[in-house]
Amino acid sequence: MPITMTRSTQDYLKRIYELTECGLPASTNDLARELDIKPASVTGMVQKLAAEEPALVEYHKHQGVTLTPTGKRAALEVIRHHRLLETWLVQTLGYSWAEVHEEAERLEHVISEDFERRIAAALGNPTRDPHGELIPTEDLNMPVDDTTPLSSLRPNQSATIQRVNAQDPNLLRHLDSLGLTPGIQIEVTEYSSFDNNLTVKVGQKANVLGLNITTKIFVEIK
Amino acid sequence: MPITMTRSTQDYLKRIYELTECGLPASTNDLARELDIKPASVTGMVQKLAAEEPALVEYHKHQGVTLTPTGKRAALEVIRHHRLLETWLVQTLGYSWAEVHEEAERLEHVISEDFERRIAAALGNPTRDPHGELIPTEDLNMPVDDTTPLSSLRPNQSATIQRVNAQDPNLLRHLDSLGLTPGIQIEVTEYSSFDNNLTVKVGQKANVLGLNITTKIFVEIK
DNA sequence: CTTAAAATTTAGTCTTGCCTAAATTATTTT
DNA sequence: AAAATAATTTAGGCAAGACTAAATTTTAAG
Repeated sequence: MPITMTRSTQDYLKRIYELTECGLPASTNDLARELDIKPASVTGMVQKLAAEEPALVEYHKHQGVTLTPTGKRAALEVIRHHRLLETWLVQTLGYSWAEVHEEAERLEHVISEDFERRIAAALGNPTRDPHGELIPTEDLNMPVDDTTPLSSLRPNQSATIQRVNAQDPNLLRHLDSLGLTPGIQIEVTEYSSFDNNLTVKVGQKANVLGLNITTKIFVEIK
Repeated sequence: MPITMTRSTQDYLKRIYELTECGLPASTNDLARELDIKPASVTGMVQKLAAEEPALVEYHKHQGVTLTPTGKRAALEVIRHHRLLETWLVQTLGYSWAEVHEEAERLEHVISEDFERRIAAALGNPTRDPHGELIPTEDLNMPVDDTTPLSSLRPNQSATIQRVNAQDPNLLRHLDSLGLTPGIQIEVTEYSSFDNNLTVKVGQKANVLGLNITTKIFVEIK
């Protein structure tokens, strides 16, 4: 039997990929929350994905779900589509990084491999999308990311922003207005151990950032 | 109740638009053939479209189906998407007019109005797609087409190719190789009343074209 | 005008992928 | 370790949109 690769399947695999990046299986509930689908439905779908031939996920009752090599490849394919599309919408149609996610979310499921190759080539085979997220390679490997969460820096450390792991348009617009975008140099000047706030200097301006922000910004320490 | 605008709905409306351009209702069978769906299924779907509030089509048993103003608007929206996408794939990603149809067929259902506006603007609000087909305006009106089918020309008439009404990649590649593309000047030198073949001069070369081709090429007579 | 053929519709099924409610299993608390 | 809570699964349903087979209507041919 051939593998059925519907929009729904692709969404499940993509979310499972993201949730299992930490090395642990994805729980039904977490997956349900990410997909905005009721947990009962997720159980059913996950069982189906596990029953595919070849299986797309490995699933054990009450123990969460992980991707099989086949499932992982399918997930990376979708993620590659998504990130190339985001890059390309920003570069060629003037989208901002805040607007781009939703559009890519729909396009990622319908573009051909030909289309993928064409935009990759037109963009010069980029390795990161507008948020700094790594783009899986054409042969579907995810490059290793050696960045550090901003939240782990301490006063007197300088770094370059590499990646901002967020899609919420409001947050992204906020970060834009603070100048906190990939490529930018920053320096940590203060740290509060009570609330884990960091004071971060961007150019001339200093901003006090909470954990909610500093755990989503990933940097390369200089 | 809000109108449900699924991929399937959009495909039905688009095909009905095309089939009713001649002024006659679209028959169940013709629609089934165009959509590659069994006639029995088409009947069911058409009944549903007619039952929508507001109705998308007008349907009378055994008498075919036509679009309501609402349905027509929805159809033109999809057609505008399709033709803008084709134009844009050709202009910015180097697709040939033969390759472009299939890709646009999938993308047309998922792009946002924002995306539509952006590519329209980037292309300079084109009025025709790569095949010369007219693009519905932003306010969803179809410009009137005053072209003539090549099949109706006779010897000694000269014309400019405006539009080629075909999607079959093989046919399009063939026409490409003969130089029969929009914008090109031609002259009819011979006509056979037996098989309706026309001999058409393109540049230096003369080609004998059958009805199958000459009814799909539309020209402006000089 | 009657019959044969073609087109269309009806009736009943299936698959996908979601939902709710209820049951079950795990995890925490006390 | 029992009870309470949280997470998960099972069971049963539903809507969309397709299909097949059978019935019906229309059209075309003799």
